[in-house]
Amino acid sequence: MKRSQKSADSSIPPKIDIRVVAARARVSIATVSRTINHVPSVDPVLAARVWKAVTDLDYFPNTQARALVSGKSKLLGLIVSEITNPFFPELIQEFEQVAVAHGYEILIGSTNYETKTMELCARRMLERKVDGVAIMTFGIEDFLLDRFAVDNVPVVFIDPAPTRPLSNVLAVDYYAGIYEAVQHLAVLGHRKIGFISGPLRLRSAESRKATFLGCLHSAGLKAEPSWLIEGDHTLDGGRDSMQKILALPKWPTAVMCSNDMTAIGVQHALFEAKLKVPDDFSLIGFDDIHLAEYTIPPLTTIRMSCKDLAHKAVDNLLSRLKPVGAKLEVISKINTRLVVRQTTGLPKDALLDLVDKPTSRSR
Amino acid sequence: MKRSQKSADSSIPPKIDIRVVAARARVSIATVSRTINHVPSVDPVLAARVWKAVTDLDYFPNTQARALVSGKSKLLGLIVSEITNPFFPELIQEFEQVAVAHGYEILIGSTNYETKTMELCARRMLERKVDGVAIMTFGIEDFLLDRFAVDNVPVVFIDPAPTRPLSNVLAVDYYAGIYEAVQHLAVLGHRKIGFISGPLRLRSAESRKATFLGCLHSAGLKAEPSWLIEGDHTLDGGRDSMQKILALPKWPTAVMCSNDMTAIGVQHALFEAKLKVPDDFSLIGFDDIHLAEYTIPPLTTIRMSCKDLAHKAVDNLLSRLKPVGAKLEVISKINTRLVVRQTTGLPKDALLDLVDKPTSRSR
DNA sequence: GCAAGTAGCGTAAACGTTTACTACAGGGAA
DNA sequence: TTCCCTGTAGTAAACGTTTACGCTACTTGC
Repeated sequence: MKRSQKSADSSIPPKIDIRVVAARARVSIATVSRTINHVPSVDPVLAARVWKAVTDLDYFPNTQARALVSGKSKLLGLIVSEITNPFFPELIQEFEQVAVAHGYEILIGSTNYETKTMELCARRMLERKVDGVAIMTFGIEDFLLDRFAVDNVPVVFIDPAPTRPLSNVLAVDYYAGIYEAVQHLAVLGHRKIGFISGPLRLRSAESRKATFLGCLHSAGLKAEPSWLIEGDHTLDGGRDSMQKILALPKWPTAVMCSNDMTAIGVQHALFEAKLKVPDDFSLIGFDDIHLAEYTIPPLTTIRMSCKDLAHKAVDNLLSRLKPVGAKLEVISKINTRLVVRQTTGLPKDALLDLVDKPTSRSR
Repeated sequence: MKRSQKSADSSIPPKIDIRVVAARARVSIATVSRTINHVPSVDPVLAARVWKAVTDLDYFPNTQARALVSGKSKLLGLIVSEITNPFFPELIQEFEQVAVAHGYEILIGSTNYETKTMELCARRMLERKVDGVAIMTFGIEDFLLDRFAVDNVPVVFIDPAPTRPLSNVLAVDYYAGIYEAVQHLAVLGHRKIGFISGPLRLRSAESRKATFLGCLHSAGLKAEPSWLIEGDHTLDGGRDSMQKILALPKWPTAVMCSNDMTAIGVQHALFEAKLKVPDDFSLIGFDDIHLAEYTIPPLTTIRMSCKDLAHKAVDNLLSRLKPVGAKLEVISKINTRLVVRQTTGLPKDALLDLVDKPTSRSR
């Protein structure tokens, strides 16, 4: 009954499935399937008839049915920390582009740094049967890895964590960029440098901080513990962290941040405190989001190419999904480098000492 | 053969489908299906057994199979202009939250203002058989609407376009906010106000501009055509547009922008030209993205609640998907209102005239 | 005490593909 | 000529659900 009413009622569009195409091309549904999947053993004559029918009818295969029988959903999961942080949309955009170009759709999950949300994301991805997952949260909990491993889902992530059977890691060369930045500051004459990190339970935040500390040491400088603040990679966190530093009796002359959003928050705190950048304070961010060029003054920051990151992540995932056992698991490092703009300058030690003295005297 | 090797090989996880659950709960698969779908006619005793089996086995239904037979994919499409513009991630976040809470997953498409990409997005959504689509591009091409209408997919969008059978529109009350902004500027003493619009082929960009012009008129001010620049809603576009204005022999004393990204671009152009905001120039944005609070100085802007937008969009879509013919098509307006921060001040007419005269004399 | 209604479970038929297997035709070698 | 092999096409069985339909057994009204 349902199928018989072809186009009697004009409001109900005639559903065109593989059978309709087969009928019109005067072949079996198997041949249609083989043709559209580019199986080589199809007679070019029949193939041509099939393609004509396909375009005539504007047919496209039902994704769900395909996924059901083949077991492949053609879906890639992408888990980010916070979609609200401009770095991630830039990443998503690249990721999506590459994925779509390869016929994959992407499912986005934003964890907001919460374990519970993370758990939920993983669950959703598993339920939708993603073919692979990129965890770009800069700090993955191990249980997530296990979760995906159980279902044999390939995973890529960025982290200095040990590689597991089914998970590959994209290594970021934090050292290069951070070393450059510390040297830049040292050359300008800065001796007192603070650091606002991301949430330290995230491995990559911890790693960036450790790298900073190492670079400080290489430059012959000592770290002052009270200038090492734990932020949360957000605008608000950056502002609050800087306010904490400003409440201290002794100030650093420069601050480095674990990401650009933090740095923008810091700029704001400085603005509110009527301190000029870079005259009174030098500032360096991390990520080099597009916006960094547009802050006032433009932000000196360490560039990590999200384009690179996205491409390498998708490539890695896709290469592992290929039927042929492509063993090219060559994971190259993601580079970082300093981009000098206008938030770094000579240290204002003299002025700071002046400000500093009455403060310390008053306690 | 496939099914028989239950747990002989430890590396292959035993697939648990509805049959396994049924067996363990000692009921038929129909009862399992009915239980997990909360069909009321199932005996509480059996239901309890089923739920126990479900949790014991950590079972969850196969989404594809479900979608295939029921025809509902539990997928909502969300098409945005540009994921890179912070307004949209904020929107996406809200949208996702609501959707997930209702058991829906979302598919994101970013058009980048290109018709071709738009077409591709629509295609992707159709192929994945989304149950509904929210087009939040602030400027939809009619063909998109038709595309979805053919497949009976409900659509919501923001636009002053005529409503179609299956598409609902979310009306934004541009007037309220823009009127407030123009009045604010007028009260401060500004008589010469420029406007940087979005791409004018987008209906909402056109609409914002028209509303601005109307409000100018209400305030008894005249528009100067050369101060009406067509931008593109991006940082770069905002900067370029402002540079065009600064190249003019006569300057306005204030500029309003069609979105916040444009305004941030303008701020940058002003910074480069060594002009101070708001001393030399007043500036108003539109959207009130979170970042607006963090620009230097903080941006006066017109707030449009993306939370509202997202919630109303999802609600609208979902209400139309409910089996019961919920006819509550009451679409309330999205409000806008001015948020005064620090980019607006008294006009510097005197100074501008000073700058202006030598320029005009030199030609 | 019996007919009729009903609550609730199970069987089986979809949903639209992919793909293993079968079948058939044609060509080359013995 | 016969046999076998190869190259293609078609048939049918999955994939994991939902749901229409039928059946049983119990309740209820007379």
